[in-house]
Amino acid sequence: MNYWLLKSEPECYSIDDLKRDKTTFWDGVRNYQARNFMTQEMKVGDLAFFYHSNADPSGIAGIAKIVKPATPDLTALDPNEDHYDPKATVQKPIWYGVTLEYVNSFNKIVTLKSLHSYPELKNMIVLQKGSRLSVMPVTKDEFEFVKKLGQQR
DNA sequence: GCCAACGTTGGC
DNA sequence: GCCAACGTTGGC
Repeated sequence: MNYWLLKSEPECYSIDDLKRDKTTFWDGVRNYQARNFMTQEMKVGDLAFFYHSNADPSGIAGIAKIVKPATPDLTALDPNEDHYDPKATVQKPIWYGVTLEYVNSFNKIVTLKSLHSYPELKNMIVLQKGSRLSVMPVTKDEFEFVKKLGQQR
């Protein structure tokens, strides 16, 4: 079982949107490294932090579960979509996404600032300078540590 | 809105 | 294959 962190701008799609929808197709990833994590390493049943980026405050908002492996992201084929990629075709979709299911929302957002305050988390990829990946692995220890923070009242 | 960091593109 | 130019991300 692997653990992940998925970024989303809450103005675009927030943990509350996922809670409402129950499940969602994680479309719009247009970075090869992020895609490769989804297509090569994500497994059904893996858990992921749902991270709000460009938010006030930015931080981890809750947990989702991978319920379907990566399938072609057809939004790349649609010129009307924000993440349209003219190089993508039905035969070679290039971009893929997994399907997520809502698990829970943290009692309080675990902010980026607070994550930086724990030496236990200093190796988290999301905390590294210049880290822009939208899909990244999290270790089991990091996952359990942050999960506890998120469940505190 | 600024801007540092990073990924991608394309001319050569 | 190099690398400058450009576009995007995302914290602040």
